[in-house]
Amino acid sequence: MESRGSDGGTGTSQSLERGLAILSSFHSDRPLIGVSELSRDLELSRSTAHRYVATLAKLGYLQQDAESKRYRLGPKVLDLGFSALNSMELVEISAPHLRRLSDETGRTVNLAILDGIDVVYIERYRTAQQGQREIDLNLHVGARLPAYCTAMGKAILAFVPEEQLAGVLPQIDFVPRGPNTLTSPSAFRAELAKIRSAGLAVNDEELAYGLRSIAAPIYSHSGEVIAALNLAVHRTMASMDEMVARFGPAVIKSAQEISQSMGHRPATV
Amino acid sequence: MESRGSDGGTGTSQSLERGLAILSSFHSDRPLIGVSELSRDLELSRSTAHRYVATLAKLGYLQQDAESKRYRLGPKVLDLGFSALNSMELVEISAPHLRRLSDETGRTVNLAILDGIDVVYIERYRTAQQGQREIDLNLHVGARLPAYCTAMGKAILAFVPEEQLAGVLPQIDFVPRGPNTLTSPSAFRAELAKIRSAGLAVNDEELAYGLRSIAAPIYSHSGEVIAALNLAVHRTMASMDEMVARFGPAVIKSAQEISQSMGHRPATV
DNA sequence: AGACGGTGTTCCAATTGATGGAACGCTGCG
DNA sequence: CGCAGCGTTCCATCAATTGGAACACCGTCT
Repeated sequence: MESRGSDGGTGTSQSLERGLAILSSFHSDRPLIGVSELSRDLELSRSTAHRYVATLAKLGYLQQDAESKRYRLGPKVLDLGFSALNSMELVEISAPHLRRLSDETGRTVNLAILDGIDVVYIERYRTAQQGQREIDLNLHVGARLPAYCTAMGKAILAFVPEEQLAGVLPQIDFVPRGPNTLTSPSAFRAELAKIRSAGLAVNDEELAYGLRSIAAPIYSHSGEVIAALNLAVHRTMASMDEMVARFGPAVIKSAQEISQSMGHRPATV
Repeated sequence: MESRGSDGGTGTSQSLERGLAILSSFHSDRPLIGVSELSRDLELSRSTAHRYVATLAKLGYLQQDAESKRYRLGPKVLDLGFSALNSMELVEISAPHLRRLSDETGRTVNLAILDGIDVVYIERYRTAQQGQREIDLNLHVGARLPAYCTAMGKAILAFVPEEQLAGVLPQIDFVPRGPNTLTSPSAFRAELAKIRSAGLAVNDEELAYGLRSIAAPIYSHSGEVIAALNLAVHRTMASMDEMVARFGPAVIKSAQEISQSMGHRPATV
């Protein structure tokens, strides 16, 4: 193969990279995969693929299905995910605030961080209110959504340093996903400016039909945006203006309280 | 080092194993680890440890902390965990049943699978009832507990094939964890027999003081036990007998309904 | 039946990718 | 200032990975 440093970073482990590629091949819509299948997908020999799979299985990250002989993810991978969640002091600190906001408003509230061009949900309080339509896009903790068409994503990107934003923007593929999705970088930048002056981001059916939400940024002790908090409703429940008026102040207040609990000094900014 | 097959299985990848060992080193109580620290823990050279860490960071499984230069788990590891959860049809199928049971009884209910000698929580419906004491042992989805001192663990082990049980039992370390923990293999086997005839497992402060729960097994389409469902309360809420009387039938019924939804034929057994 | 194409798995010599000592730049401490 | 620790990079050495071949097994198609 290549001599050394075939891709970008020098000094990385090919074996580890390949093994993790195998793990990542398993999705909810593709839960069972065989060795040969993996070897084709990742362009490895069957024996090599098998060695990785055997290693992963030995360590509990994969399990072999008795009948089909194929493999699935093992319970061990859950450990990793929840170690990550539990490591985030943000989750612990924000939990009571989220809960209170959800109780007071009777709406579903979420907390998400930015990872590249996606937002990743890290906390969620649902209220199965009567008459509240279920617009669940499979939005559990751990779910990913493109940042550009979510209120939380925009709330974070609006307050990110210009240099970081410049790195992220070109990667975004502005695909229409809802009736009002922003589909150009320029429109998106204008939107971010609006959010900066309002201190609140809105999502008016930009991700999916019927889905509205508002979100506010959360800051770390060092003053960087690290997350966002949102409150979501179905379009039949409120117009965008009503939402901002009714829930905007509470969302901003909760976000600020969490920021303060993280050690953020609002005066400094 | 060793020539080949240093531990147990021949044909496994040392690099992948070491890389995953690094990932597993990160816990909630040890979220930030440096390269040198890892190299000492895992007995690797600093350069080797660094190569693995660099690989994991490049792929998003680790992130470097800007100030301390040390590393933490990245959001990417969440993907794995939730792929695993979403792959389990059991989770989807049981969700409505769990929710209903929780609503009807006003108690917290859980679903867990067996992994070695542990149970792993894969679903949970809490009810923050008034007056309900918080005995949270950090019991979220993904949490692990030793099977021998939980109702769900015992409910599963009671219906596992004898050969599998014989493999698992010797690994169990019967440490007292609550007032009534079973502390000998013989007492444990007797308990399993009781559970088999009752169809219901109880945990009467065997895991922790004040914690009571009852659990029933869930079967797959092929008739194997694959999980258990429990309902937990604090000791001040009900005696063990009251719990069994009040909630036992509902727990058993819900477990049976889930089994049936999984394709289990009760008549066959 | 029989041949076939598919699977997961094992083995082994060839060699490629991992290894770790040495060295660099940095930070914080005494 | 020196020192000790850190994360990082480099490179010749060498061991761990590699992949072809072969095995056993399973359905399917002829």
